[in-house]
Amino acid sequence: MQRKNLEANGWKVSDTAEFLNLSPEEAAYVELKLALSKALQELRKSKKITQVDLAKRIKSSQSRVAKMEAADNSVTVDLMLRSLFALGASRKKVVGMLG
Amino acid sequence: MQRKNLEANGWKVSDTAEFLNLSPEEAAYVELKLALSKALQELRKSKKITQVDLAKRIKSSQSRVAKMEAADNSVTVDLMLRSLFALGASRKKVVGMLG
DNA sequence: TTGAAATATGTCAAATTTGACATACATTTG
DNA sequence: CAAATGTATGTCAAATTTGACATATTTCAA
Repeated sequence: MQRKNLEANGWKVSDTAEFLNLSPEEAAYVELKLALSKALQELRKSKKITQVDLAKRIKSSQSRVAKMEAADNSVTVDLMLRSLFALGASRKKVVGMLG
Repeated sequence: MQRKNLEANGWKVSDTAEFLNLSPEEAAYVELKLALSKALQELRKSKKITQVDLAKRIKSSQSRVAKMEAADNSVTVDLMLRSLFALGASRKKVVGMLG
């Protein structure tokens, strides 16, 4: 069940940490990953590029790109960062998107 | 051979990208990793903690911590981020160290 | 609508990363 | 100087992540 659904059903889910009741450090990591996934999707869309196109650029697959943008736990921050850089984002921009 | 040695021998190595002649996106990724490794070592030392101690905190091993701080290519950004958070760094602090 | 393009989700063998260990090297302390 | 403590480096089986694929679902223009 997704957060959206929960909220639609009347739940109030403030943040991911509380939702999954993670330790503070696990929470910080997960939230950073979430920020990266959003940044990735935003940047890709802003460039009018499809998941298939991005996949080709990074020599991966559409499904993996989808998982990155969904912050799936089978995906590493490394791959997300590489993707952002492959989309032409500078270090400053990436840091800014996380800031 | 390390950069230090090269420089001691008279080479001028300006940055990692040039040194390893990486593509811009590979370079950005490697340099981010380098920044993380430095941040990790600095934070650990500032807390007067040994590699062994940090290893225990993150349920890893001294050798892996050493490799993180050396930005070894057998280590992921994920592990480095988890380590920074385990040392009590906030997201803001981590981002700041990268900025 | 309807069909095509884009995205999501599940699975899996192959590739990479992991903690653990041994051991070499470095630094500090007595 | 030792010896003790801390760090570096190499190796490996086990664990995780990977790209690829199939297929389901969503989005959107005709």
